[in-house]
Amino acid sequence: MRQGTKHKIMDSAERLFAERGFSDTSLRLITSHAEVNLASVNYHFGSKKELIQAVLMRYLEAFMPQLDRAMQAHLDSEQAPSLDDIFNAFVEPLLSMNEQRKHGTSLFLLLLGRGYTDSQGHLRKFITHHFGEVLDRFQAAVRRAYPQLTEAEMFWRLHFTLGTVVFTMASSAALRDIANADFNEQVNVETLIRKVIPYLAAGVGAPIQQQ
Amino acid sequence: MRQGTKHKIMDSAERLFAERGFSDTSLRLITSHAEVNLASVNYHFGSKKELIQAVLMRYLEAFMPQLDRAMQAHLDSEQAPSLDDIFNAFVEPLLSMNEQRKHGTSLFLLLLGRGYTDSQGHLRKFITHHFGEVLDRFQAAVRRAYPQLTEAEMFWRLHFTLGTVVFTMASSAALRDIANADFNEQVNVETLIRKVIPYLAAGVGAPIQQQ
DNA sequence: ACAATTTTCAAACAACTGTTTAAAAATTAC
DNA sequence: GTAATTTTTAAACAGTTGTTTGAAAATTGT
Repeated sequence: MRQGTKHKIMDSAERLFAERGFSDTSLRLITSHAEVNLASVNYHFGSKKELIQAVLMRYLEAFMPQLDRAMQAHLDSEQAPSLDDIFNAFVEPLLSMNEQRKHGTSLFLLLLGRGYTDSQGHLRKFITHHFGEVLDRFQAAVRRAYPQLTEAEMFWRLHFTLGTVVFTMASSAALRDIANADFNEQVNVETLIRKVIPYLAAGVGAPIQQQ
Repeated sequence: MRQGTKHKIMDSAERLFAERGFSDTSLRLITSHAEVNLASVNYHFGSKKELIQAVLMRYLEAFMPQLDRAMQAHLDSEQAPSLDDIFNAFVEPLLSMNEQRKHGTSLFLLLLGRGYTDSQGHLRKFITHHFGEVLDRFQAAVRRAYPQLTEAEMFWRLHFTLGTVVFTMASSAALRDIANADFNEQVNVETLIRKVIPYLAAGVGAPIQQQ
């Protein structure tokens, strides 16, 4: 076999999950795209749910260590980082997803978005359980850049940020078409990521309101 | 009957759609919650798709005119509005959804989020088709507050904004539980909306990058 | 080469989906 | 009060879903 059945399933699944969401993607659709037998999903992964986790895990295991190294660097540096620095540290790990798989960056962010909106809160627990220390380090880096921000306020602003990224990517294909048609602007994933970073940094860095 | 079948269906449907998404909410689930016969959905609405549109439309028809008036005021005012002014203009129309229905604000934003992520781009067309002029006026108000922002850049930043709001609301129940547990912070929809506005205004108002 | 193991395959499973039907019931109009 | 209309109901429809089965095929170890 040119490529293992297991990998063929995951490759087809991730593309279809990203396009149509988890519950709108049937195993029959996945297996026909992958040109494998229907039963092989249950044989190799056990269930559809475990296939979804496997697809997400493959990306997270590649992404998280890279992000962690970047956050460590910002924690260890002499000078406190700016929020722009911190969010820019996401760019390289995200773009590196394109190396291991074509359109990897989009697919990864798309899947993240799907995971957060399709199943209510499951993904959050999944990620914090497996990569809690990485997220802690990210949070610590943000605290170093903006110490006046209270813990609670940071919690909310970082979730706003997650929402911005996840939603933008979930609808990025459609939005890019519109941008192309209306402004004759060719936008690829990288330029989109670079567009969103100043927005995020400014949002997280917004002055603190008293209420 | 105390309440018409049509309304009972819509009330149950909107709650379930918001909780579980459109395709994970079956007509049998809706009709059993509403305590009406299964076939009444097709009798009153024609199809599931038309039920979804009806549920969304009920909110949009109440929300959009209010938003439009607020935007008109910002366009007609002597002084150019700030971005904070503009985004604060959303607060009252959003909160007024709570008057016409319990948890109306959350449900409305939840449904908006579902509509954008579940079906790819359908909702966008639906809204721009029915409420295009309102969105145009919103865009004009933003332009008045930040004239240096190019048309294309504004397009992206407003979609970042939509993403922030929509995603935050989609996971707001879970997040509010966490905030309550971790920071002993009681967050209702109104305080959450007031928290997100400085973030959005700062994001949209971020300095322009040259690339 | 043969035996043991792993993987593939077509078929069937039971449960669920949105929708349609035609008769019963309730409501409205006169 | 009775006829016409609207609404509700239970049942069935045809199609899809994830999963399981047991035999066939392919691969591996010796």
